[in-house]
Amino acid sequence: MVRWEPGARERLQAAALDLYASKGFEETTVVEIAQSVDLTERTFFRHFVDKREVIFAGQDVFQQGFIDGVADAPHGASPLEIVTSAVLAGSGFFTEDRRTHSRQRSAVITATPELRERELLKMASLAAAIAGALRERGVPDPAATLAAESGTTVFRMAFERWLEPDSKRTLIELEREMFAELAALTGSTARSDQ
Amino acid sequence: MVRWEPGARERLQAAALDLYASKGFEETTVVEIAQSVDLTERTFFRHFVDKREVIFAGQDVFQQGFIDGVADAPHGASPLEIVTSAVLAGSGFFTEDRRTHSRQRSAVITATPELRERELLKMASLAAAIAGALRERGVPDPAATLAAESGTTVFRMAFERWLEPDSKRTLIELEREMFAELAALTGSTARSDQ
Amino acid sequence: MVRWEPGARERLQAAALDLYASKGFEETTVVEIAQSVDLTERTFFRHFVDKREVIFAGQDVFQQGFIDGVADAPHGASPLEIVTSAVLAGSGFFTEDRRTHSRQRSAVITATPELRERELLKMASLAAAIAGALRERGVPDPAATLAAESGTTVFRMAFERWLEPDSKRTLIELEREMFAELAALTGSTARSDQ
Amino acid sequence: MVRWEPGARERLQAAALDLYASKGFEETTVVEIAQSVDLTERTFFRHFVDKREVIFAGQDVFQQGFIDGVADAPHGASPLEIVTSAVLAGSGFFTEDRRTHSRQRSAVITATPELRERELLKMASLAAAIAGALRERGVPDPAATLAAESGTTVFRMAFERWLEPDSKRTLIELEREMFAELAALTGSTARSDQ
DNA sequence: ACACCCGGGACTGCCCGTTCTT
DNA sequence: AAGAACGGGCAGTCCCGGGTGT
Repeated sequence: MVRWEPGARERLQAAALDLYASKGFEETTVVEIAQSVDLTERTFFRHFVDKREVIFAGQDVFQQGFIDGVADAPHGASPLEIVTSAVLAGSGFFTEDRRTHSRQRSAVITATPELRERELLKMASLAAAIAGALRERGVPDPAATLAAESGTTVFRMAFERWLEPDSKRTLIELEREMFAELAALTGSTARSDQ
Repeated sequence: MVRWEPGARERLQAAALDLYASKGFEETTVVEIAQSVDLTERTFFRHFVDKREVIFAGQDVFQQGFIDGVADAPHGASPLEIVTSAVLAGSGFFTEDRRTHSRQRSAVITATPELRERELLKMASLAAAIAGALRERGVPDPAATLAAESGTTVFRMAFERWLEPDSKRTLIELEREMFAELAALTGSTARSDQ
Repeated sequence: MVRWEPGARERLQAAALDLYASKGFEETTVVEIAQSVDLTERTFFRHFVDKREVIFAGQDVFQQGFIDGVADAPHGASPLEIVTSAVLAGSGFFTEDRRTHSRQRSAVITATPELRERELLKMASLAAAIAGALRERGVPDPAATLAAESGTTVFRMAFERWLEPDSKRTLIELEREMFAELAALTGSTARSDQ
Repeated sequence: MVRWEPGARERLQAAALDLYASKGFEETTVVEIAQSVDLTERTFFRHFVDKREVIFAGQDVFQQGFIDGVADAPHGASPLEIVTSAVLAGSGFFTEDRRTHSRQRSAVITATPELRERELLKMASLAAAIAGALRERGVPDPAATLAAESGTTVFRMAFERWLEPDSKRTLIELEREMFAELAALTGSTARSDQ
């Protein structure tokens, strides 16, 4: 008794990712995506503000995990410690069974400048949100923003390694290593200043 | 005996910035920009690949300054020291007389998500180029990328402060302070680890 | 025990007029109008056939006054006299307390070509209805249409003057003057033909 | 050696009129019009601002004839005499060989409320232009607008009769008669006032 | 290096139909 | 009866690209 198949949004997302992966983002038209799941272009744009967002919709979930992680960090922790625990907490979202899907998504994004731009914007707004949460905890501003930016940088780099073909370690392990690298980076600077 | 006024490119850039600033980026059409300097839309696109690039064209100059700065850094310096000297070297481009123009440009970018995206992409490719130059100097990769990312983050934050209405200090001074903040950030972490 | 706020129609009309006046007709979307009174776009279109009609709905009342005025005119009157009495009779609708509201409405219409078109159509159909009523009274056709058109023209011009900022006279007074001007116009022609 | 057939604009106009006449205005899509002459929707909108204008494009020519007619009227003529000579002068445009085409055009307009609206707007702006030209000649304002409106009303009514299936007389003859009817209308009023 | 003409895809807004809910 | 939710269709605008002629 249904007039339309349910789950229009999800079907559009899956179809878009497949088409972007097989034909390329620019070579895929929105009409094609919609037609491939028996919907119209108009419906696509009612669900996604633009052709790019179909790839990023639903990210709010895990971004919120990062924000919550800031609030949940133990008292007395330094800014970078707070961010570290926030990143580790938020990364629980990326379990082993998501790795394949993340790889496909990431491959499409990497291959498409337009999608790279959008991803960078998402990351920037995530960093801004984390910095805001840090300020709420009393961390003053150059440090708050700097810590948040460093945290998202570490996340991005660890995430990239997590997706590498023969990567076996978990995302959280990779993040710990990357935070250690970050500490070494500035630590050595301090020493060489003497 | 010239058929057209010379400097089409520069006139288009100036007109675009003015219109973006006065009416907003989205409310400005390419046709308007072109007509305001007696050219056609087609000519606009011959000079700039898209409506956003008109704001970023000519940045290669100062980005190259950063890259060159990496090569010119003294032997034996740590990765972050190399990046620091590269950033300071490249920032010589932003002299006092550019501050007003940079402020207008930055205001337009900040107000427009589409331009923010493009700027983030430019920054990301700058970071990638710096990381590449570091690798050329023998710095291995997690460190190279991390140092490059940290350097561009510091640059962005210092640049932002340089543009603040009542800012009096030079960009280079602000960058030194920001690098010190970065050192403090990880330094305190190191201490709290003990 | 009401499930919805009553008067959806009236709330939509008031909201639409306000938004058209403040932001402009084209800059206002139907979704905005509906949301501003906590309704959906679909509900708007259930009440009004299109985005313009919200401004003209409810005009049937006073238009009927004109038609009735034709039937009520004294026997033996000339076509133009019938129309004159019809216009004067129908204009009783526009009492002093409606002037402010009419001014706002008129300002919006004047500023918007799309609404001007619709208003002209309403006027044309009013003229056609008056001409029809005249024919019912036995006035033959070139005269009937001509008289009806002249009558609505006089009405429009008098109405316009009635809305002028410093206008003090009543609509009916202005209409009498305008009919006199019309008589003078053709009267002088008749004389100059001799 | 031509890439496209020339006369895109004219082909679009002819195709639109044909389709509007055969299938109806609302049932015809712009895509159909464009495809029927091997062009794209985009090209249609480059030539005509909207789906209606394709029917009215090119009217400026004869509207200018009316305006010029006002300026060319003899000195010392009354406002209505000026308008009369302007209407007669401008109507020279509608020669016998245009009658068939005008009939088809008019049938389409009459059958379509949307086109009726647009036509009324064109007429209103013509009247406003004539009134403006009258004011330039020193005719004061209630009279100028009233005369202009009367003139366009006469034109419309005469034009309608000119298009009737078995109409034999010229447009100018019909206009003279209609002006006489107009004079009779107010003349009789004057008489009945005594 | 510019003008002009056309194509094509992204995206928005208006407006309509149907189904389910209150 | 009135409204919400979901989808469709078409008009219209803008960005961007190709081709040709001067």
